[in-house]
Amino acid sequence: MGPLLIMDLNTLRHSCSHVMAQAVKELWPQVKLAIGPAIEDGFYYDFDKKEPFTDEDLLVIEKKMQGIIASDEPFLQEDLAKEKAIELFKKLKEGYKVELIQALPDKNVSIYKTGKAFLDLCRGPHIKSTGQIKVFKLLSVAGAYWHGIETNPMLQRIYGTCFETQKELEAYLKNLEEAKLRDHRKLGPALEFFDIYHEEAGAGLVFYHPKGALIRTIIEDYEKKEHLRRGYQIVITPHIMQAELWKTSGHYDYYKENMYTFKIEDKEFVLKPMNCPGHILIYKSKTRSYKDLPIRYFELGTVYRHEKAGVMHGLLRVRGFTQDDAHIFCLPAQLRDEIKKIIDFVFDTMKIFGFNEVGIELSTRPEKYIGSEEDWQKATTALEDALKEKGIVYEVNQGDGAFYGPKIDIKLKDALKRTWQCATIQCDFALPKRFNLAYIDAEGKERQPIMLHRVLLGSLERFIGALIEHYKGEMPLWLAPTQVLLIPIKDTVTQYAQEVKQKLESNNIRVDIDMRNETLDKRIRNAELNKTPYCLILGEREAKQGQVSVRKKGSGDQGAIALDKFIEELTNQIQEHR
RNA sequence: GCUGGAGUAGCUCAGUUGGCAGAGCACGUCCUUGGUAAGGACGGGGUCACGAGUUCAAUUCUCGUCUCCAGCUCCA
Repeated sequence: MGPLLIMDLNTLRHSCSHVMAQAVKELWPQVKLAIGPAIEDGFYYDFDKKEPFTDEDLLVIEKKMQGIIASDEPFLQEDLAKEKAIELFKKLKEGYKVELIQALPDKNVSIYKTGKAFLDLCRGPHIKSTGQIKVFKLLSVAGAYWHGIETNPMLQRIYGTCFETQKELEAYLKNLEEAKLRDHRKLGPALEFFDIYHEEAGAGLVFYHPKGALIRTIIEDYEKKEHLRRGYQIVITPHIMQAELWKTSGHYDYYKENMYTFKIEDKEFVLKPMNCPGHILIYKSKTRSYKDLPIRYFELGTVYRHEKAGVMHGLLRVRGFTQDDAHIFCLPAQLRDEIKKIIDFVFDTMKIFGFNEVGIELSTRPEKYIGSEEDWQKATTALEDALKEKGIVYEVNQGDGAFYGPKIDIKLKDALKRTWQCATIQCDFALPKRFNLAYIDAEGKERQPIMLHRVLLGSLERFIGALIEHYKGEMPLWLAPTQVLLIPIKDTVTQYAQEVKQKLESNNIRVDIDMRNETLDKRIRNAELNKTPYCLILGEREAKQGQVSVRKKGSGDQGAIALDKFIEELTNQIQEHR
């Protein structure tokens, strides 16, 4: 047998997961099998075993797998009548498999056999024989619920991956290493952007240090300016509001487990988990005419949500975060256009921050929801139509919408092609109804506006996390907290360094000065590690001629130029970035 | 919340088979005044995550709590 002409990587990985399961069964016959599919970067198999698998176990399993591969056992497929299959797996005491077969609609089920005794329920396809597996590696063990349902028993999942060549495997492992180097949880604190790990303050709460706060401020300023330019109005609403309001909005009934509530003098208050009710109160503060619509309220709204312990993750999942949140109140006739405008706004914003690739998903009605089916249908159609009219390709996530409406999620892709959920656009007929929102139409009749909820960056925390990983902590010039670091060579030039600093500052360039009693080399190394875009080396030569010696991060010494010239060039470069 | 792993100086980590805790970097002082990625000397710094228990003695053993990590579930 020659090699496969077209090797389907998924098939290969799926087969590899079978081999792993076979190895596990041979080593621990009492282990029960659940499922073992191929996934994006490899495969896994879920096992029911009392004692946890250890890292040493993984090595033992790998060795066993190598044996199975070496003996080149064929994958044999066979169709069995459903009843017979159930009987067979009952006899094998594979309860999970029995459950799976019982759930299958067909009369016959497909079984694969490898080796002497390894049988698995499987649709296939598989490679011809185990010898076709060349390179594989078991990566980790983790718990996973049977069928992914929280109340089901927890199984042990072994993750592994498999490639056609050693080279590809190494590239994959290298990519994992690369991702580790970009980890914002490491880089953020190391670069003094933020920290998040104060046990005494509580989990999931972010402390922005000066540099991180500066980055965030730059982003916020950009957003405020851009929203005003695009016809939004900035509003600011309270952080605590009484429970009454959240009962009206439905959050109290549908979102309670995530809300921070407290009682003062018999009144119950809620720390806001969302900004919508606040914006709604502003809308309701007076009678609105159809001529006023659309009304677009924007708020950098800080919200608190009690996420379950164990789901927090760096800046990506926290308990207190700030959304670049807007609510648009519009006429039915304006809906599609408003959605399209938001989509454009999202794309423009992503581009500004250096993300050029996105993935788009439409999420439909979940099990827990408010509002009528008819409104859900209308809202979903509006979102779909806007996407279609813009010629955007999207995936559908059934049942993944918010409780008050369907949504479009726009996920950005970073330098390593990983996706980040940031922007979302939600169409909502339910809250306007609950709050009795109204406008007066051309005939003088009261009508109900439609409400759009949307965020562009999502949460500033998550977005900053994405930025750090995308740029590996090396912020683009316009976002870099320190754009230029001055390094006076010795203290005879500190006077000149001060002058340069002032001149740069008066040109709105963010500048720091490193006057520490350290060698030039040491201070340069430091600047490189801090990922400062530019260093200006200032010695007596430069002072004499009004020049600066430019060092660019990553590309080294650029030679000396006149200070004014440097300012001009840098200013241009900062402008270009945005 | 669930399964498994972990918590020693600001950071990266060593160490104590139960007997007053260590390195490098960082920080401070002094020397050095340097031309593009680590100059030198000396020094300060720890309730060994927190709380109970066992013990003559706990950072080390046991239990509980908190936090973090890999996932599951959930999500901006």
